[in-house]
Amino acid sequence: MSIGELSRKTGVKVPTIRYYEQMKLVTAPERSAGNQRRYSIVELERLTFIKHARDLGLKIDAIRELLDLSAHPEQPCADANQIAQNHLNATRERIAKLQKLEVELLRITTGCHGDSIKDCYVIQSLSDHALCQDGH
Amino acid sequence: MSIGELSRKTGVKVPTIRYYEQMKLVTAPERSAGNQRRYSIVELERLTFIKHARDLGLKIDAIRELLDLSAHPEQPCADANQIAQNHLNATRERIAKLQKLEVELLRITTGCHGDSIKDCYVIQSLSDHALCQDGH
DNA sequence: CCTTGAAGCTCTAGTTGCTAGAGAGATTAT
DNA sequence: ATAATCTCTCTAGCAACTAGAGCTTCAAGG
Repeated sequence: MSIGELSRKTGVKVPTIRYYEQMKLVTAPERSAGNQRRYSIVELERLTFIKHARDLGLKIDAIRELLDLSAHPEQPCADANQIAQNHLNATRERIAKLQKLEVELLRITTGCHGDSIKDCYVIQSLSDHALCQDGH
Repeated sequence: MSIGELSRKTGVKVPTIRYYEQMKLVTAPERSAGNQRRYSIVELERLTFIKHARDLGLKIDAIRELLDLSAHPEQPCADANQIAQNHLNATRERIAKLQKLEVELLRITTGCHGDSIKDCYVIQSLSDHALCQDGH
């Protein structure tokens, strides 16, 4: 399978696959006589794993850890669980932060009834932190 | 005021202030006899504005637009409102995405009851997209 | 007045996860 | 055989900083 086909099947762009190879997330595959990459089903599965993990927002480092873990199937899976759990916690924090932000942006955008910039609540809110409800 | 004092008062790190100067978010200030930056209250206010906007997650480009707008106080404030509104919409989308992610991570982490990697639900979930509830 | 230690200066390079482009070579279909 | 489409390597760029080297300046105490 060529890199383009692998790309089509996984949804990972061609340059990104080559980048992952550089980053040693995927191992360098066989080459054709003319030096082009040729992939097998093994690499397809590995890249699918990576793609899915990236879609879930996991960092490259975390994915590398998971890949290392999955290479040792007899080890306890607590570590893998921990990585996923950490990511869940981080995700929840991000959500909480963004929701605070949402409230503040809503307040700013609905508060503006001035006609020109000198009365603009958006500008004022950004200039004067004291207008914020919530110390962020 | 030295760059360090400005940094302390705004919460923006010293190298970041210099970076903003390079990016022309703040104008290059006066210098002391020995070539050190000396800031006035004007720059303090402007940097406070920038800090606040950055904390709210606005991109540098958006902030530059807002700064340009605030430099023309007689113009209508609809543009500033639009920038804030766009950011609010983007924020809401991010929240929605993260919440989907949260659901999936929760499913993954609570689903794992195997003892070793070969039964690990985390690894399996990431390998097999078909286990996902929701096409992401 | 002089020293000393903190703070400031410029410049370069690194971070993360890619993406874009140049210019050359390989493969495939007709 | 030839044209069209991949693919190759390499370099550089993005955002928004951060870190470090090696040097100069400032402010305060003795």
